Amino acid sequence: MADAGSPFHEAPHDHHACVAAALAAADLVCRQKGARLTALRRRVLELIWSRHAPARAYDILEQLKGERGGAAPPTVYRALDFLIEHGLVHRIESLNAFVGCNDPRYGHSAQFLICRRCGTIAELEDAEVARLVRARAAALGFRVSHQTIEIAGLCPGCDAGSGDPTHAA
Amino acid sequence: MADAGSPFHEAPHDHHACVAAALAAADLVCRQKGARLTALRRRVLELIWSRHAPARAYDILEQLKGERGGAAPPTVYRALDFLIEHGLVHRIESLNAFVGCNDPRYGHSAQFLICRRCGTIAELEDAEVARLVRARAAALGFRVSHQTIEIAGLCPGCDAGSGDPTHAA
DNA sequence: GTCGTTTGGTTATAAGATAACATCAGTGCG
DNA sequence: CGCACTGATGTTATCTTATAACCAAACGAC
Repeated sequence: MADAGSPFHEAPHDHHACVAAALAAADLVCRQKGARLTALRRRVLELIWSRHAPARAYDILEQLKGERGGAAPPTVYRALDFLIEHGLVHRIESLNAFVGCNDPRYGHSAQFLICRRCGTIAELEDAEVARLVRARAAALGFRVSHQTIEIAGLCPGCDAGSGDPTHAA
Repeated sequence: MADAGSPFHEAPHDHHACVAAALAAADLVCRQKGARLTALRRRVLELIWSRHAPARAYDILEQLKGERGGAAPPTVYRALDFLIEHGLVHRIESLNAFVGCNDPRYGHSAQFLICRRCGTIAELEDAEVARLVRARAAALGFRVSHQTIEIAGLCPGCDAGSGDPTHAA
């Protein structure tokens, strides 16, 4: 149950299904593109998907070191470069961290909602936000190539628990 | 300030006036808040305003080292912390760099247009963009505390010079 | 003046990322 | 098979960005 109504995955859910779906989508995308999703790259993607929160490169590295010899920073960053290049992973600039893409099948302009309390991140693909930004830029003669939109705040669960009576149970 | 019609400052303009205005505004804001804009902090702000492009911490540090003894990373980062805390400077997450705030007199949600060719950055304060983002987040039960919106692309000048007369994608 | 607070100096190190070169695995082909 | 070619990974070193911890100087209040 991946909570189809909300991009948040706070409550306990069948996370194994999330990971499996992400890996299957990655297999498909890479096969279609002729890109080689090697064991290493696949494992890095799986580690990134281990939680619905951004993963840091050196945390991934620690995991890899425990699993295989000779993992060093370039090992991780090269895998990340590949995954980002093929749209399987997004870089979160405000956290120097990485999160799996919800829908890697086609390019999109995403927005991220990042809970500053529990770290949960939700990916939106709000076309209206993307379009408004592009329109405002175009009105100034600016040609957009990439949008970085990262919104910090409190996710529904953490906001409800933060003592605000209007949100309390 | 120069070029009131566009947030871009590509063409030659009276940049000394930009810097003077920014420093005067900073003096005013700090006086009103009772914050101490020391010589060091003022100088760091001035260095950040030296161009309409983001300044990196270690570049500022190099400048300071040449001007005064005993400048070290904490010297710069503490000044930056102060300037950011008082809304005089914005951090650009996607560049690990810092840019002067166009209007430090009150808090706002800004958006940045960053030219990937010449490095020029323009700060927008588009209330509609900010409001739409907040609305979309609120619809999901997310309480926004900070928006990071950094748009990469080509500024009007660099786009015009990029050899594509039709501006087609 | 002197007390307490803020600011800045100093040293060391943590965290994030890349450069450069070596080696290994797969593939095509004679 | 043996070789060359290519892409992927291993390896070492280094670079960039940022912070921790502690000390000394400057400032403002009284």
